Amino acid sequence: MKRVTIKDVARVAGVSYATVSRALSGSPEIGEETRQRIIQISKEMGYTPNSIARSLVIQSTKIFGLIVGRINNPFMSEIAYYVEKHARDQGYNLMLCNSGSDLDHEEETYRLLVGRQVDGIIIIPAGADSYERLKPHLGATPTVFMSENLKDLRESYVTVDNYKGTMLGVDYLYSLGHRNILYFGRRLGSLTHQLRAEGYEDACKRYGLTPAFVDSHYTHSSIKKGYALAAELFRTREHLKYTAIMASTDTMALGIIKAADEFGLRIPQDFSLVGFDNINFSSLPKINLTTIDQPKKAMAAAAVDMLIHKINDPTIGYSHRIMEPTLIVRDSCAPLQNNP
Amino acid sequence: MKRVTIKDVARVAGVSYATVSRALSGSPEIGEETRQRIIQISKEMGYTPNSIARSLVIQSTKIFGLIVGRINNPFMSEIAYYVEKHARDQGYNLMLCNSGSDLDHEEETYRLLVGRQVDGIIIIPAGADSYERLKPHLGATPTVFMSENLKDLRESYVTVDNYKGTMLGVDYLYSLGHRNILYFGRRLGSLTHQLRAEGYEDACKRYGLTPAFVDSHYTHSSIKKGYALAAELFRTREHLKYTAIMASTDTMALGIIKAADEFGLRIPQDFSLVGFDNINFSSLPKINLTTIDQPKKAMAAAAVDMLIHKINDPTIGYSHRIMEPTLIVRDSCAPLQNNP
DNA sequence: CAGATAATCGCAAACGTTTTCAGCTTAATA
DNA sequence: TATTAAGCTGAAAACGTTTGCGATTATCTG
Repeated sequence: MKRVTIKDVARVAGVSYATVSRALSGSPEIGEETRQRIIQISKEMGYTPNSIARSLVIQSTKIFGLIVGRINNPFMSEIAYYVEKHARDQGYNLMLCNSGSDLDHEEETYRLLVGRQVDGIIIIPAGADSYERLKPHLGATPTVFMSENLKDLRESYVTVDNYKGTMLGVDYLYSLGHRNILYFGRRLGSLTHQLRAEGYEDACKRYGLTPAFVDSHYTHSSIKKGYALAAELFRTREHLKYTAIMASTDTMALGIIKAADEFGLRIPQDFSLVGFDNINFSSLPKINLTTIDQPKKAMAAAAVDMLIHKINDPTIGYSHRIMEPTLIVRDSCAPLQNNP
Repeated sequence: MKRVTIKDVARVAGVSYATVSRALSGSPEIGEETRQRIIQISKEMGYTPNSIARSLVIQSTKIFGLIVGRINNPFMSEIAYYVEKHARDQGYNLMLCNSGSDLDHEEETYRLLVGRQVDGIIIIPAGADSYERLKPHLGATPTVFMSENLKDLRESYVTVDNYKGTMLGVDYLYSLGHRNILYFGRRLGSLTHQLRAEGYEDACKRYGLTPAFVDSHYTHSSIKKGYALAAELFRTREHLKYTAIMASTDTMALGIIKAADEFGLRIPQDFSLVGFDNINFSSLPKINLTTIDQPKKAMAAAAVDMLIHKINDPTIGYSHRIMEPTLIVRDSCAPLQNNP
C-alpha cells in the first residue's frame, strides 16, 4: 500500500520534482503545456500531496486547535459546528479536543496542541483559573478565548455582553408587569456569571425593584443542579414571593421546568421564566423557553477571523470583541394578571 | 518567536541531537545521568518536540479523522465526544469535519483527510450512496463506518441492530395492550431505516397485528418533517385508528410531540409514543420520551478499537459489529385502557 | 549574427525529527 | 597485558515537500 509521492509522478512525467511541485501549486513559471501534462499524470496516478511534509517546510499546518469542555454539550457543539465551517472556508482544518472542563486536562491538552504545531488555538476555557494556568504556554501559539469572560484577560477573546443579556431579560419581564423577579443561578467564581448577576441587579435597581437571589456553591450549571435548587425553592414555598424567574442559564432553567412539572406548577401561568444561552434544547416543543440568545454563529466567525489576523500579524496585540445578546421570545413568559 | 528545536537543546547539553531524541523518548541505551541532565535542560528551555517532523519520519500522525454530518446534531456530538475520549486514551487526536450530510462535500472531506495523512478515518456516512462515492478512495487509509447501515458494505462498520430495535418497541407496546400501532417515519433510501421498518413489520406479524405506515419522500429526519407529517395525520383524524406510534427517530417523535401539543392531544393519555436513538433531548423534562437506545459510548469505543486493529494489521480484512439496542422506558407510553 | 532578455526547468538546501550503523570508552575476562 | 564485550554516543540517511538560485533553451533586438 505504498503511497505515490511527488517523485513518482516526476519520474513518470520525465521532469524534476521541483517542477511537479510548482505545476501543481500553480506557480507562474511553468509552461502551460507541461503543467497540464503534469496535472493529468498526477491525477492518473492518484497522487495526493503529503501535507505533513508540506507543513514541515512551509512552517504552517493550516490546522486550528479547538478546545471545548465537552463537545456533547449543546452549546459547545453549536459553537464547534460554526467554527469548523468558517475555518474550513478559510482553508483551515480543526483538531477537536475535550478538556472535560478540568484545569489539569485543559492545560495538558493545550500543550499537546502546540506540540502538534497547530497554527492557532480557539478555546472555551474550563474555568475562572484557566488563564492563570495557560499563561506560561501562551505566546507560542496564537490563541483566542471564547464565550467565557476571564478576569484581567490580556489575550484576545470574543464573548457576549452578559451584563446586557440579563438586563434584556429583566426589561422584558418588567414590561409584562412583573415586579418580583428572582435571579436563579450562580453568581461567583466565573466572571461570566458575575456579569449576568450584575446585569440583573442593576436592571432591578433602575426599576426600583429589590433584587433577590437563589444560588449555592457549585461550579457547573446543569439540569440536575437547577432541579435540586428549584425543588428546594418550591418545597419551602419560597417561590410564592415571586412572579418571575430570571435563570442564569438555559440548563438551569430546564431544571426549574422539571421541578415545576413535578410540583404541579405551570409555566407561564404560575410564574414566568427566562433562560440564557438559547441552546437548541430551548426551542423544543413543550419546552419553548424564552431566553437570551448568544449569537453563536457570529461569535464563531469572529473568533476564527481574529485568529487569522493574529497569525498574519503576530505583532498585532490582543483584541476583545463583545457581541450583542438578543431576547428570544417563546412561551415561558406571560403578562402578570393579578398584582400580588 | 523562534521555537526551540532538538538541536538547540543538544547544543546546550553538549551532545548530539540523536542523543537528545533517544533520551526523551526513553530509549534504554542512554546513560541515566545524561538522560536526567538532558530532560532537565530541555524542560528549562521549554522544548516541545515537533510532531510534524516526527510524523514525517515515523510515517504516522497519530491522528484520526472523524467525519460527521453536523457536529451540532445531538446524536453526532454524543458519538464525537466518546470517540475523542477513547481515541485520546489510545494516543490519537481527532480531526473533526462536518460533511453537511452532502455527498460531494463528504467525498471532498474524505480526500482532504487522507491528504492530511491521518492514520485512520471514522465516518458517519451522509447517505445511502456514500459507499459508492467513497469507494475509489478507500484502501489508502483504514476506515470504519459508523451508525448508518449501507448496502453491501464491504468495509468495517459498527452499528446498532436496528431491526431488533423497533421490535423491542413493538414488544413493549404490545405488552401494554396496544394492538393498533402505527409506524411513523422513513422506510426507503437508507438501509438503516429500511431495517427499522422491517423490524416493526415483522414484530407486528408475529403478534398478528396489521402493520401501518405513515411516511413521505424525504431524506433527513427532522423535527419539522415530523411535525408536518403529524399535523396532517391529526388534521385528517387518521390517528384515531391507532393507540400507539412507533417513530423511526427521536427527532421525528419530537415533531409528533409538537403537533400533538398544538392539536390538544396528550401523550400518553391519547396515544403512546416510542422513539429511536435516545438522543439526550429525549430525557428532558416535559419530553420524557420512551425510546430505543443506541449504545453510543460502546459504539464509539468499538469503532476506534476496530480502527486501531486495522492500522496494526492492514491485512486483517473488514469486520462488522452490530450492537444491542435497549428499551429506555420513560413517560410517553401508557397501558391501553379501553379497547377501541 | 552577436548579444540580451525572457521563459522554463533542475539542483540542492532546508524543515525537525527518528533510527541504523559504526565508533569510541571503559571495564571485565583470559 | 591483550582481547573482548558492553555501554554510550555521534554521523548521516531518510521522510516528502517547497523554494532560491543557477542553468539551459528559445526568442528577440539591434
